[in-house]
Amino acid sequence: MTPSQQLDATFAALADPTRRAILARLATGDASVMELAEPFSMSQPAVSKHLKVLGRAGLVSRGRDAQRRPARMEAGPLTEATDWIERYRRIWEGNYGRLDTLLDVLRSGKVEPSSDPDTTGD
Amino acid sequence: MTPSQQLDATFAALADPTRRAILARLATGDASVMELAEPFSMSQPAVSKHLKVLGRAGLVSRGRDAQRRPARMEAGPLTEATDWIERYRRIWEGNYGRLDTLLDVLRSGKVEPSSDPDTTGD
DNA sequence: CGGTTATATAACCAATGAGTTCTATAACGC
DNA sequence: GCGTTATAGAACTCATTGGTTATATAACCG
Repeated sequence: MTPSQQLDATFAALADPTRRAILARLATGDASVMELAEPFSMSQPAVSKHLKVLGRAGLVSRGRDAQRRPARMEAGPLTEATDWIERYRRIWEGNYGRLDTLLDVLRSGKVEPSSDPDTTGD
Repeated sequence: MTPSQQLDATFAALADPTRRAILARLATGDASVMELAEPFSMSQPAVSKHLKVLGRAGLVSRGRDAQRRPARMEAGPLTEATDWIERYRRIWEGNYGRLDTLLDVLRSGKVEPSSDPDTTGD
């Protein structure tokens, strides 16, 4: 799986509120399918499906305890996800730095501010 | 929009590689639809649709420059997304701490390790 | 063995998503 | 006003998703 596909799977997995709730629960410790299905008013197969999605994203692994197959959270892909986000957030912040220096230039009177260049925010 | 729905929209927006590429491009500065459509071999309406998705997630705003409506990145939702991820990653790390102390207890001979409680990892 | 419990799989359905082409709207340049 | 350029929207297709119920598998319990 390419890094891009890994991010596809991770972000897609996190895009569903049920799956985020499952992860939040698993962050506190392993849990079986039945334990996960109970708090959500949702069928057992639905939870199994969500676990499969999380599994494909590498966010949970499954163990074995008698009939149970407890799910365990795996945080690796989360790190890759925050890395991606933070990377571009930093570049974006860098742009604001440049905008600040532009404003410095304007304030120093080197150019005529013909019109409000951009306070949009829209 | 509830916080959960905001995360839904943000993660869903980030789950598509084209949209991530668009964001990566916008992190370096505003760009028009045509400028964005060129590097991807993709129709103009497709890019407009992606921008709408990113817009609904609050990740881009649109300006006005003659006929152009340049897209600008907005980083706010990204912060909320990393906040969510890091929150549960930390809790998960906390669990490893607890597992370490459990192992300490076992090593100190306070309990009988009846069976390997859980080294799965699967 | 037979019944119960935990999980997975299959088949189905309604809704959504990502792309297309074609068309409408608007702001420009002359 | 007229042609061009930039964008948005409509209508369509096809694949995927999130849920359901019903069924199969498998490990336990007695």
